Amino acid sequence: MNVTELAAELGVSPSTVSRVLRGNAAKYRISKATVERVEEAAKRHQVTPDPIGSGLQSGRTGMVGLLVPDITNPFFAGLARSLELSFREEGMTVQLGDSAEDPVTEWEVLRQMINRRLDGLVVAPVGRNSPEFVEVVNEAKMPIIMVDRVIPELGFPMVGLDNAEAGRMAVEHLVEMGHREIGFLRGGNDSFTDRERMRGAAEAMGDAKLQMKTEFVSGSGYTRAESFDAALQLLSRPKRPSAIVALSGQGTLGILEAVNELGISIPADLSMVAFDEQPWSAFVSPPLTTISQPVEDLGRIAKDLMWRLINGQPLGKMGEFRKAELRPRNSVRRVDV
Amino acid sequence: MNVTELAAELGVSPSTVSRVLRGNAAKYRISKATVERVEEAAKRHQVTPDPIGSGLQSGRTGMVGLLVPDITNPFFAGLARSLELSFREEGMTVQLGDSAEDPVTEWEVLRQMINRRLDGLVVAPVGRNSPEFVEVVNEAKMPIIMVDRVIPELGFPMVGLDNAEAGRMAVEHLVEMGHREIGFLRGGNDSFTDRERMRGAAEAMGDAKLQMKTEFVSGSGYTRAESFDAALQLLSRPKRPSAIVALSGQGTLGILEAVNELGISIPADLSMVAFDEQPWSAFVSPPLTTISQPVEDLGRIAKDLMWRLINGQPLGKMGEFRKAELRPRNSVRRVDV
DNA sequence: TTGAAAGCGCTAACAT
DNA sequence: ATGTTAGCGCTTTCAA
Repeated sequence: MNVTELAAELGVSPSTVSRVLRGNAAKYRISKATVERVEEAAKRHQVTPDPIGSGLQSGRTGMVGLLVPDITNPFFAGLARSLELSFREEGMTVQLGDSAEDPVTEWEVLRQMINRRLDGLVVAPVGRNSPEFVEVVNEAKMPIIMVDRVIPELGFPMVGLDNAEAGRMAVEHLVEMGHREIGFLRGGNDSFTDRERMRGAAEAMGDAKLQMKTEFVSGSGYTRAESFDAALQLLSRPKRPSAIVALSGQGTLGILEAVNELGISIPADLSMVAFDEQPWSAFVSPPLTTISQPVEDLGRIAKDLMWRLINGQPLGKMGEFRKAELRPRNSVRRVDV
Repeated sequence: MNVTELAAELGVSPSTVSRVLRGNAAKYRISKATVERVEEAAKRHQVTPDPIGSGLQSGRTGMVGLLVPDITNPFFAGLARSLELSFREEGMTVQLGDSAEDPVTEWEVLRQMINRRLDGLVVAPVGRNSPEFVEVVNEAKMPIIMVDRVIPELGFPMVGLDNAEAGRMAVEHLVEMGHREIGFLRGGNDSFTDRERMRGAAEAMGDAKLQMKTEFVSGSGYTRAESFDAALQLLSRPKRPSAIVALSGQGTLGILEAVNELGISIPADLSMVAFDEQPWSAFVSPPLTTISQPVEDLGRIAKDLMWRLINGQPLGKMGEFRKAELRPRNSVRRVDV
């Protein structure tokens, strides 16, 4: 049964039913008696306004798109969970898109989402700022916000980590523990996020009067395969750093795999700080010192921003960048200076 | 620009444009010239039929719902990725719902999905067959299939693992390695999936003339906290099994955590077979012997089933259960018999 | 081979 | 306080 049929049964107009069911009864001064009758009947017949019809009329679909580069990465899965819950509390629904770290897929998924007339798009891009990406997002008539792998040049509202600070944190911890030869396994090195982490790291190196050696920096992509190759390359040089920072979640896995392959022992031969706390971080050998992101907060903040955008409310700031947290465990060995 | 506007620009009727864009040109014998004109203009203006308008007319939304108990679990994330990709290839879109292992949330999400008039629902339930759950899914007018935590009594088409076989596999491996005192950490023990794994395990125990001791069986929920408590309880008894099977992904984490806490060493003090291969399985200490699920296949199969259901094609079988695969690594120690 | 017309279900502007 | 009307964008008879 739909709104029109319910109206017929009650002998009122569909508009009246719509107004009651939409919670606009007060605004239209619908009589208490009518409101009650409608509500009772709606509940009895389980009638809610059809979102399709409603969407056609109102231009609102009640859905937002969430595009992530890799739902298989626990960080993005956590983000998805937090967003889905937050939007559900507002009666909205989340469409999932996974670009598998592939820019071309990313454009396609974005196009599809734009065609669907979603109310807004929360996008964690692959991170590369290509002309095609710009073209696609500029086509969108709906609000867009960027999370995690933000691309600031595009001018969209952003939610993410204070990545420079996080990179700095990792290095400062290693320096405190006596390390002077520090290597870095980057994620996608054309992403702003990765560059910021490196920038913060470089600053901290400078502050400690340490130099960042190019032969100790490797990695150019966010995938597992790329990370593994880069780690292998970096760690199989004759001269290795005494510590390494994995700047991405897959990078962490890549290092662990390479270390396995090369027979390097952590932390005896190599210390390590790993980006992204994960459920298993404490159980690898040895328990990993990690940089943890407040992923639930990020989801909630993203939802708040999007909510405002959709409802035409002022945004205040154009972005919010939260602090990371260092979780010291046993993958960093104290070293004599 | 929409279909109507495009039609106006070309001086043809919206019907004609619709027929061409829907691929029904041949069926309606639209002239080649017209087809070309329409296609060219549609491409130039990037016009595709609005799914909302189209949905209202056709009753198809082009969206399926995916409900998982925990998107944060790599198995379900993998399933989501596989499904999203498979459906996208058909031009369909996936709505994500996460029940966080909570039955009440599950009903709510299902209700919301049903109201949205999605074309179909792929549901990985929490696993408990409650009257409320039955009521909710029976309300649904759209096709439903169950994946992973299937509930066979409900009669929906199913996709999952051959869980009994998988349970048997785990035990047989341990028996081969000389273990006779085998413990089990169950997931939600009211789920069919968990019961099947236990059934297969029990059969294999019987075949080996071993008895399954109730004090070596623990666990009654799929969450991390429940798993940890159960593992702690099982492993802190004065007399421990020589090997344990973790029947769920969170169970694996629970055991690792408990083992950490209790200072038990794997595999010296305790051997372990873990359900669900995960990206990090090879990197914990020691590398874990796992039971791996063909998660991509499961996604593809689920999509195929759903596709048939949506298009009214015959199903053949009502369910498909794939074989698991044992990945032997170092968490099982050979023991003298 | 194409067009006109009706209607999917809803809501907002405009009555009253 | 409520009803009438029109129209969101599309597809599908029915008609030509």
